[in-house]
Amino acid sequence: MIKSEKDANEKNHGAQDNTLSGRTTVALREAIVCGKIKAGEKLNEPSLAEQYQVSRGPLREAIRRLVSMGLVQHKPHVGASVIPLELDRIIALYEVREALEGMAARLAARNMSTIQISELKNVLDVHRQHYDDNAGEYMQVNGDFDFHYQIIKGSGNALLTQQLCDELYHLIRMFRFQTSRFRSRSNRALIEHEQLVYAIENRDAALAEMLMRRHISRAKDAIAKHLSSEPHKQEH
Amino acid sequence: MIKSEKDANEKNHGAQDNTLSGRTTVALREAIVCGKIKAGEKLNEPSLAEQYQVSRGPLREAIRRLVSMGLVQHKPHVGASVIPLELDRIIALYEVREALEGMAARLAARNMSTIQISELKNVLDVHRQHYDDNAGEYMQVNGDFDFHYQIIKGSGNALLTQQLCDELYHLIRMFRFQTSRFRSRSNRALIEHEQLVYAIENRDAALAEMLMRRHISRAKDAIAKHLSSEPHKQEH
DNA sequence: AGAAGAAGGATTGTTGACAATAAGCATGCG
DNA sequence: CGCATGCTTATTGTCAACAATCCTTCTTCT
Repeated sequence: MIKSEKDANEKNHGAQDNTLSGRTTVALREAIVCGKIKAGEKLNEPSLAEQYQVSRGPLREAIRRLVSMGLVQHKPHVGASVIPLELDRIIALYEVREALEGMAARLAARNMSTIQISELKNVLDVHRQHYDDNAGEYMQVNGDFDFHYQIIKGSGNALLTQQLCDELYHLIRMFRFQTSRFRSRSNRALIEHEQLVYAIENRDAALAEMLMRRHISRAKDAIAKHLSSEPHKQEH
Repeated sequence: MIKSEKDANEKNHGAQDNTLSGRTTVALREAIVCGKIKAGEKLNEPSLAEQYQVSRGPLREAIRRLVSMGLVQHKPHVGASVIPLELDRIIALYEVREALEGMAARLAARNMSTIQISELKNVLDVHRQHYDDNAGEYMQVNGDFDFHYQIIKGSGNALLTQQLCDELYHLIRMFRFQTSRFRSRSNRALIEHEQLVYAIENRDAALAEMLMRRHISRAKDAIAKHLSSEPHKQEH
């Protein structure tokens, strides 16, 4: 019953596209998220077009979509480049997440149907199961994504869902993917998820928002602490 | 000392572009915001290209940028159309604004410099002055935009600023522009702005966030009340 | 007469070539 | 010897034509 993160994303807006630019967008996006194209690296249109076997037109469109997701920057007459992985940006992202997902939790407590809530509990069960089985980090990350995804979807706010699941989602994935050295918050995160479900079940909107905000704020603090001690890794 | 909303926007990211697609984006955007191209209307590429004296390439890029701003929808092999002005969307927008601008106010209370705060007070003074002089609705709307803009910028969060001032800003303008029948909240809004400045001045982050959220939530309620009583205006 | 299917037209997606701009390099002058 | 200026080159921005897809309408069969 658990969805892979790829399905969860691609299924989002229905059949997004069989078009070339759409497929190129996905390919480029994954390459950037997984670090195959490094942070800060410049995107050369002819070489990328040759690499992905498309013309420059669809490739340019793919780049522009990635710009709108915040994964790449673009300067006129200069070109596009993958955003650098700076601490400031990660902090900023988590602050935005705190605001948006806090609101999502508030709305979810008010609007989620009982069916949706039971599905959410299923996701949590699977998450807990995988934790007990010690089934590795990756599945757990996916479980976390699924959990947050269900709540966001449950908010019933289409704009909020779009902002989080289309725009910021891949930025979050990129940061997690490329800074996946510390991931030992799982135990605490699981408890926080359980409290959150309890609040939503009781239709306690204020509590749900507060718990979600603290949940994300703590993750932010953990990242800030770990990353500020390390020297900046990207030269230039 | 008051900035026009156009300046405030265009100056945002520095010299955004002298490129054709950039200028076309601005032109198309304004046409949509001001309702010259009606909500729900389909965007025909050849005719628009002819109308704006550009080729289909830059025009397509302009449309895609507008998609990323949420002003137009796009379906593969079908085309783009201006988003319809439905009550659901407006409510959703104000909920997202409440979350994001609430966080902006919180961060602004912590991060704004004394110089920025004094500038904010200047904006508020101009706003108050225009209200006393009864200088018309339009200037007042601009004053409101400037006020919120200063706080968002003062948050020091680049992503937050980008999300609000680039993506959602024009959506807000469109809704305001095309539903500008009721605009009598100015008196109360001014008082709320003054309270907000007071909170920021005192570095009271929690209060600043709460005031901003109530400020936006009230505006949402007012709109919901006025619009839900009217019948749906867009046929089909 | 109504519905299903095919042909036509219109619109979008894609391509490769052309033009314009910016960065890098060498050269000349102070 | 250092800095400004002009050229060279690579890269981006733009264009017009081609291909693929979808919507509409007409025909035809039941």
